[in-house]
Amino acid sequence: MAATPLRERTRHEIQHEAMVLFARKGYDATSLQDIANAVGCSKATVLYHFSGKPAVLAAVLEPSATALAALVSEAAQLSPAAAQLHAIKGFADLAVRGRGLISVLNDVMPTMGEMPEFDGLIAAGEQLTRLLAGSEDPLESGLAEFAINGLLGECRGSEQRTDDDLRELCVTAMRRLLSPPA
Amino acid sequence: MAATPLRERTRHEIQHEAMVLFARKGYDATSLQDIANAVGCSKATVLYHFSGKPAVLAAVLEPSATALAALVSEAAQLSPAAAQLHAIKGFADLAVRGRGLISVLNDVMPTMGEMPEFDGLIAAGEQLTRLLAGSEDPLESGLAEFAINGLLGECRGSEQRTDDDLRELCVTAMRRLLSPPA
DNA sequence: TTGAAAATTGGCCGCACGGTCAGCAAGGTG
DNA sequence: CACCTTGCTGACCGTGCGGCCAATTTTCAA
Repeated sequence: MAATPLRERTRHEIQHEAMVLFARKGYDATSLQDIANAVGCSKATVLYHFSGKPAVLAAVLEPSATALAALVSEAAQLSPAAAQLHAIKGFADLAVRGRGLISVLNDVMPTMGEMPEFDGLIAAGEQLTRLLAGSEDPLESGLAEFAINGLLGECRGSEQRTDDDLRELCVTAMRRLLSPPA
Repeated sequence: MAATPLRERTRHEIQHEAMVLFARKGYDATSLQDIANAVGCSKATVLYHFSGKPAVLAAVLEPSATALAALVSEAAQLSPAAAQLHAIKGFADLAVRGRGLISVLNDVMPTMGEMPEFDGLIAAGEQLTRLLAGSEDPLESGLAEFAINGLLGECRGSEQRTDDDLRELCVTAMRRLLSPPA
């Protein structure tokens, strides 16, 4: 092999170990030294490949952010009712698959507004809320936020549930919570 | 006046300012120096009145923990259906009234298991889940967890909603989510 | 008034963090 | 061979944290 340049190989290794650690302990509680130890390199090497700790986070979150953006972009081309259904299923699936990272979101949420790397993620989240609510009614919007929060919390908390069980639970809950659009 | 001993007066002042700061910035992001500045005393004074930062947190959380324990204790004497209703209304009210502190819970959640001061709070939370679920069915338990997570997240996030609106939203959401016990 | 107890404080400690930098080893290229 | 680029590292820096302590001020009852 060795088809992968050494450069990219190490970078991905750091990214992967950072993902595991962020998922297990959260963003704040994971130090650059922790990541370096997991990879088996020095802290300086981590900072050679990434401009700083937030850049590592951005790299870890990027696939999920892209997937979420794709999801809302797909749903935007459907009728309101179909869009809501697509959003429910797609978001539940996305959250369950990347469930370890959800505690990270929670850590970072308060300071996210000041990090421009995450503007896209925030915007996608707001659009998801609108798709789930199906209208501008404050009650429906509130229920949509409630659903998102419940789903994120549930994915964060339950480590022992299987992916399939968790996905089914989330879809059931969101179905109960959200009114079908007119 | 001066009926209050100086001792208790300062202690409560620290507790109050800590509550405000924890609510605004979270537990981790609030330093003992921040609290001291808000009170107008030195950091050493804070540590004279409390044995450490976790003790300040415990004092701040204590009223809510007591109220939650009282709530589940009341509900335990009711029929399953009435208990569920009581738990929904009481918990929504409790969460809305102390909503600022909910972000604190979130900060502390990962390390809560290691702090024995919060064993009672955790136990009360588990009993609340059981009351809301109304049965031992995994799906119902999951929905109850979902409801609690959604409620906590919603109270954390929406700063601009009025207390009454938020309470109504939470009750509506939990009603939709939870099946009435047989 | 006075002296013990309570309350408060500035200064210090050790620690862990994110981040910087000069330099080392390796490997391809003229 | 010399030379330069690439990947990497140990040592170091400044900062802010929680916590501790000796010394000082304040309180208040005898």
